[in-house]
Amino acid sequence: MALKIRNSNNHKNELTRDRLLDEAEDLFSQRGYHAVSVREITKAAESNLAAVNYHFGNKQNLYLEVFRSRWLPRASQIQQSFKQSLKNSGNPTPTMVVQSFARAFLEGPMSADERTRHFKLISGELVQPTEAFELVVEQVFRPLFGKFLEDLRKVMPDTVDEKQMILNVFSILSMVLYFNFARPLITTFVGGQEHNDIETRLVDHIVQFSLSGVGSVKEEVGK
Amino acid sequence: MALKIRNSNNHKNELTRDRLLDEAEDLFSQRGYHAVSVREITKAAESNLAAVNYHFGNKQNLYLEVFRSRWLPRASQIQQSFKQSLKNSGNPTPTMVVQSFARAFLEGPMSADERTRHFKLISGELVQPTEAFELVVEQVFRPLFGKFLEDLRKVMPDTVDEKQMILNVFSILSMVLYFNFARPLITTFVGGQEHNDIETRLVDHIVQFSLSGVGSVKEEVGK
DNA sequence: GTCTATAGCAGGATAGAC
DNA sequence: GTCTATCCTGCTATAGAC
Repeated sequence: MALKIRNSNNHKNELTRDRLLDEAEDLFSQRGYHAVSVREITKAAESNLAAVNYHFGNKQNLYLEVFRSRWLPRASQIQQSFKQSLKNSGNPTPTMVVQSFARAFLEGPMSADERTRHFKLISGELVQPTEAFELVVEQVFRPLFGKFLEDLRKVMPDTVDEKQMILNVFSILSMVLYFNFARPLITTFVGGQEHNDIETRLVDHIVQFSLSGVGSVKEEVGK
Repeated sequence: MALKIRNSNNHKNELTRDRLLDEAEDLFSQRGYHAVSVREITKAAESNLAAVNYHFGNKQNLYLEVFRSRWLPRASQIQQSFKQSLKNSGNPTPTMVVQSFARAFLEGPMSADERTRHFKLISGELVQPTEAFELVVEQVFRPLFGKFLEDLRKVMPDTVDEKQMILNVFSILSMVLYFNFARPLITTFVGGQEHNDIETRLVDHIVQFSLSGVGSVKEEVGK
């Protein structure tokens, strides 16, 4: 899957080190750390087997460098996108806060492939944390989570207490991550067809669901 | 983590094949398929290196058998729990449907360790699908998802259209999976302390959030 | 900075004795 | 059904020529 368009042409002009990082990210995101060999990475990068050790010392370090030099910057982009979108929206409402957040994750400047790589990498860390997890939590999740919580609290009534707010944020985050992360599952249900506008649809849904749940309920009516 | 209590004593009375499955499940769930070696599994099961090949043919098959003979039955338990809980609740309301669903996943008869193993295994498949994924989707997710969708539709107004309902179900499922699956992340935020009653708290939250979102909003008020 | 060659080892798998 | 011994492949990592 994901046609390799970027091969020969781009490779010529890119430094070995960068090509290694690109291919490593691609392969690690697709199949995880342990299922990918250094041989495979160097071959994909059209470089020598020894290149990984020369440029990064060892495999583990290459993996970490993928997070440091590729993943973190993209996470910053998402964060920036969230802040900007919120700033541009003027007087913020709950809708705007949630919408900005969801958009930053599901839409934004990244290409679909890039986003897929991005979220597959972090999904791997969520399931099987390595050293990179710590890095990512401290530098990305904690500040982002904090800001979102703060922004949301500002526009919510004071009747909503702190713990409830935290769980609310987790719930929204769960959807945002999940709709990126569980694509295989979603695809098997919704099917591959559907409108390409799916991202917008998802954002709308997340906003709506976050603000009012499944919709107007007819409680106590039964059957 | 997860003290090994079940070692020597239980091992004596259990068949090699079962011990292999137990230990395989434990190790695969903790670190994933590729990071675990057959040597490690047989050692943990206090059996011989050749035992895996004798009983299961190869490593991949052992992994699949873990899903077939350990994971699927537990998934059935969850499914049963959902159905029972719903039946017992008499005239169903949206609250009851969502609550039954969330409870089946987050509470229920499994031990905490068992549930952790269960969800770490499926998380791995969601991120890096193997042959087991197909099995699990067809035999568990599709029917469960279908039933939940159906039950929920019965108690929702007809104004909610089909696609919206599907997204609603995904959103609820996302929370339910996420609160099991992203424990490392949640733990780093909420901290390890807190009440042991956390499961009940989470179920309450999911129900509340699913039905009415973040809570009564003060829209258009700003700041 | 890139290459070849190879060390050195861990992995899955099997043959064959018991 | 369990064991030992062993094969063989594939891996990471490094030494050293260019």
